[in-house]
Amino acid sequence: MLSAMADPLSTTFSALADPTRREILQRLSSGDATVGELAEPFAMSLPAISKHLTVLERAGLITKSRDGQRRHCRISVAPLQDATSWLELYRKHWESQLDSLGDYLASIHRPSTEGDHEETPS
Amino acid sequence: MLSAMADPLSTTFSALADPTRREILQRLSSGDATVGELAEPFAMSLPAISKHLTVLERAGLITKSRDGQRRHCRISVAPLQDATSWLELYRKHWESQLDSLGDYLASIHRPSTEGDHEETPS
DNA sequence: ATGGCACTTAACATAGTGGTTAATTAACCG
DNA sequence: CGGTTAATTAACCACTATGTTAAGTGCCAT
Repeated sequence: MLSAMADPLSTTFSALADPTRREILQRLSSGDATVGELAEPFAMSLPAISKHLTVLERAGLITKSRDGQRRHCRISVAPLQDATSWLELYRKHWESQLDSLGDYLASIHRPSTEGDHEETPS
Repeated sequence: MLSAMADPLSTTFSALADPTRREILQRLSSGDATVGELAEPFAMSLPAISKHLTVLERAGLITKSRDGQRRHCRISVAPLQDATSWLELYRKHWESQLDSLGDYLASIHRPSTEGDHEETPS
């Protein structure tokens, strides 16, 4: 379970690549919760959730603190920030790809006139 | 290799969770390339790269087109956009967490004036 | 102290990942 | 045709991931 991934960005993306873990993060984004509370909505055993939380914790996406018998989980967003930074590198890119799509759609609607950039708003 | 993941966001994050694949995407962000060209910088067999490209293609992150013997690969950013959208949900969150950090750092510099907590910072 | 509650850890089954080498397909070239 | 180049597919390997059930840990209550 505990791989020696070493690469923080890979660890983050890998942790996010599971829908259960993403749901847990979304739940935590509206407030801290115990392990049991987090497990409740899922049709899955408690140990399974516990493992997911371990993955999230090792990825630095949550922190756990003990409170009597309970463990309180809190979201921790620094790795999400790094992941977003990496993805942001492509923002310019996809904006231009969407522009190209816009140009293409425009060329269908009013073709072959010349160097025209009429943005047909859908 | 070809799992039945079905969830597009999971597929995207999973594809991004490998440093080789992220490097390939970065390479493609500066222009299309053939499989051979993409493989060249890596100390890895061609089939391994081919598999990585299959993963990227199934995630919708690249498209391949045939040109004679060569396959040209092109980046395709729509899934990156979706991944970014998901992460953006936490932007407000991490901004407030960073604010909390700022407050905490401030409290170190000017301590014990009133409701002071005994936080020993590691 | 004993019993229940909230979790975690252990042991296990099954399947997926990421790499290898060898064989195969397909296009080009003499 | 036969040979070379470009890339994929096949067969295989070691390791990782995700789930299970059962047992263990530690806190709290009666």
